[in-house]
Amino acid sequence: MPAYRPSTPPPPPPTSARELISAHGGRVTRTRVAVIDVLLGSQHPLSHDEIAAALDGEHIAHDRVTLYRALEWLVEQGIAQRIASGERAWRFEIRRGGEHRHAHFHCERCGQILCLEDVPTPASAPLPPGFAVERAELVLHGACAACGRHAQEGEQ
Amino acid sequence: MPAYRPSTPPPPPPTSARELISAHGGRVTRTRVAVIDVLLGSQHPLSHDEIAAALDGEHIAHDRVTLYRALEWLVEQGIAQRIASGERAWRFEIRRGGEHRHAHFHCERCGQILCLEDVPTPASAPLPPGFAVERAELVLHGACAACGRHAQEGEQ
DNA sequence: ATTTTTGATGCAACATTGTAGCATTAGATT
DNA sequence: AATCTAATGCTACAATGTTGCATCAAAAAT
Repeated sequence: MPAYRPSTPPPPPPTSARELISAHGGRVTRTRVAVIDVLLGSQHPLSHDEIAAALDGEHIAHDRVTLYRALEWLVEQGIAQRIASGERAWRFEIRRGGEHRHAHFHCERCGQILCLEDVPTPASAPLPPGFAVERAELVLHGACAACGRHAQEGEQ
Repeated sequence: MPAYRPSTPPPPPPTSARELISAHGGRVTRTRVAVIDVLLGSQHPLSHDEIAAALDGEHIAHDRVTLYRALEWLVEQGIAQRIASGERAWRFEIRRGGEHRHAHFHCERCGQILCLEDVPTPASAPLPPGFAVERAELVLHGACAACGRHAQEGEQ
């Protein structure tokens, strides 16, 4: 029985996460949307663990394996990229602005990873014949400003 | 009772592995010597697993944990260095020729890692104030000559 | 609006890679 | 030869992923 409806409420505008997912032919699921939102909201690459913690913080239920698979899918689709930071776990970040690839800084004191937006990864290099480069990873290791300061103070 | 000894046999000339180890104040042990020899004999960085296989091949008994610790010690001493290749496991290579740092190529088809002796890692980069770089890692990912060839053949 | 299809999930079990603790061994020194 | 202690070689454990498979639900078809 169709009751009076005072003008259909406009559907919620599709979030960019939803768009991203269906544009790649994937199903829009809770975990995928949440993971993309978390990555979009971060200024530096996040590990599986950190992403899981972020989802917990927002009370978004999720399975460990499903999260791994969501990340795997994002990387396959080119939506996100994996970074082999200094630690054992992969880190993930959304690929912003097409082909812009930047370097990363890994602080060996606190473990933090930072995007160096101003430092491009070399696009080409002299290679043996027949070799084809698809992407490059450049990671600088050292001490970040905060950790460098602590060290100095400790030495005094 | 000092029996007649027909001239003391000359001690075996110290191998460079033995020299390297004692020069760093470490004890010369079977596993350390063997690991250094394996690394010296390889043209590309090796994983823990590959090193273990090499030792097995030469029937040199070794413990998994001891091997990890030997590698850890070599890195601490600056004799070897760790490389975060594309895969999950670390790879190790002897540091040849002081501070010469080169890039590496990771073939995403066959997993092989190759030293790019002609491609230096950038020694410096514009960083936020207070940041100090200690080392840089540059890894190019793509397809090596052999794998690229296979792909072409498969496409025909 | 239902039904159907199948991509994605969620769970348990397993695999890989690396660490920690500790009694024992053996390399170097006295 | 006796001593000292760095390293070893175990076992157990931790961290990080992966596989298999029954079930669910997002999207498509009816």
